[in-house]
Amino acid sequence: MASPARKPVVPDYTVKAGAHERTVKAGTRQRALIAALALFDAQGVEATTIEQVRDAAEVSIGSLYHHFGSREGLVTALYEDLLERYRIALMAELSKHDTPRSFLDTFVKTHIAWSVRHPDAARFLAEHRYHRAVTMAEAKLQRGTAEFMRPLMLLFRPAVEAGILKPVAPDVLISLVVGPVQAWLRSHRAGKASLRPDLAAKQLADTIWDAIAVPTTARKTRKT
Amino acid sequence: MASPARKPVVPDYTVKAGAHERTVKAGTRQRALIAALALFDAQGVEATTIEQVRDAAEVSIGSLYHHFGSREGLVTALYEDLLERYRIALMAELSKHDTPRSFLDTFVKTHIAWSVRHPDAARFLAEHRYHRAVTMAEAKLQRGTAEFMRPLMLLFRPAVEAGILKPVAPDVLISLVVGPVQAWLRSHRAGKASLRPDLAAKQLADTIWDAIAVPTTARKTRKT
DNA sequence: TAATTTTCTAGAAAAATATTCTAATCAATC
DNA sequence: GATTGATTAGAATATTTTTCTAGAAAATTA
Repeated sequence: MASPARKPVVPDYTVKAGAHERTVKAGTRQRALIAALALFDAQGVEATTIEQVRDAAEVSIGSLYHHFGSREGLVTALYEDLLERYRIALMAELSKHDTPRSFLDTFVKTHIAWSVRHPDAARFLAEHRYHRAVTMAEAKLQRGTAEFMRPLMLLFRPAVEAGILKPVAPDVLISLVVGPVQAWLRSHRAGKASLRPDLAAKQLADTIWDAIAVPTTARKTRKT
Repeated sequence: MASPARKPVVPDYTVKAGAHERTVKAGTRQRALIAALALFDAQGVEATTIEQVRDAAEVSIGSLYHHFGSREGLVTALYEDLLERYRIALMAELSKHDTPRSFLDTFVKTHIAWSVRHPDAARFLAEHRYHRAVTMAEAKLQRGTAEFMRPLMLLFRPAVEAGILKPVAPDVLISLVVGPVQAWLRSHRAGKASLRPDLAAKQLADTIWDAIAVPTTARKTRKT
């Protein structure tokens, strides 16, 4: 029934260069995902039918069901595909930094920049972060937010012990970092943001730092 | 087609007192909404059919369509109904406070407490905050997050001018307040929260305050 | 209260949509 | 170049949503 092995590793994405629109022919699965994202972004997930995906992707119904098992399977597959792209983009940047502060700056900046550059993907991911099927799939895969947060926690925990970050619960710490960024992006998507993304990223990173860091004036050395 | 006037004002909700389960008979519309919420919470929105709602609510298909116009109409109506309840509960608490700090504390505490007390409603609202139909309905009604944030901004703007709060963009300010709370609730729903809700509320309010407030050590009087 | 109008309820019929199934094609391996 | 497994195709089937017509209840008017 469900697709058996098929690694979630993302194959070569179709990129069109500027005006030439040189859409490299991709495999059935990839074509379906691309078409689905476009449709979902334009009219919402609930409103798009399998037939619309078939027409847009020029793929038969049979192939669609062969690859994704069901309508919901398509949605979940797209979510995982996009999440993986996002994760790779984020990790590539994060790996360059190793202090809590630069880590935070980079996280906020990269997250926002990526979301602005890929509005359709970012919107889809945001809309579906809360979805049942996705949540369950994440739970099974041990992925999702938790996965992204692991390196963050790895870096933050020692900082907490060193007295650089406040001794708040890990989930509170993560919420303070991730929450504002997601909330701002939502307002940005809704057209209610007053700031350019890069400026907002700056303000967010600065203020979030004040939320999580022990003020330098009050900082004492601990343990030794 | 669509329901014409029918005020979104919420009629008397069915409450069952303790073990006696005295479910007061409510109107068709209300029965449908209650049944829908239970089904949505148990199996997700996409997975529940109109027929299931009909059976659970003991209401005919015709009535369902008469009241809500469509399947999506039911979802939207439920969203608006629950949002209104939440809004009323929140405003009742917020109206008692008039300094930025106590306002923040109350907002965080009330939001979390209400979400914990009404897990099904809170989860539904969270899942659908990002939904297309709901977003559009909100835009039309000028409601949603913006509505809640108005009193908050009304209080915060002067505080920014007085130098008590940092001079950050309004949307950033709101994101800093709302984002962490929503993010924490999500982790709580997923069973990943390590803290009791009331303690988390305390930590969140304290840290969010540090994010948005000008530190007392650096506070200068402005404008006279 | 009786007549009249409007709103609401009912469920069968129709339309739209998702899923299954069987056969045909393609690609790789022996 | 046969055999095997994976993929594609789309007609047939099953499920689900929506419409439609008629009757019941409630509200309104006389």
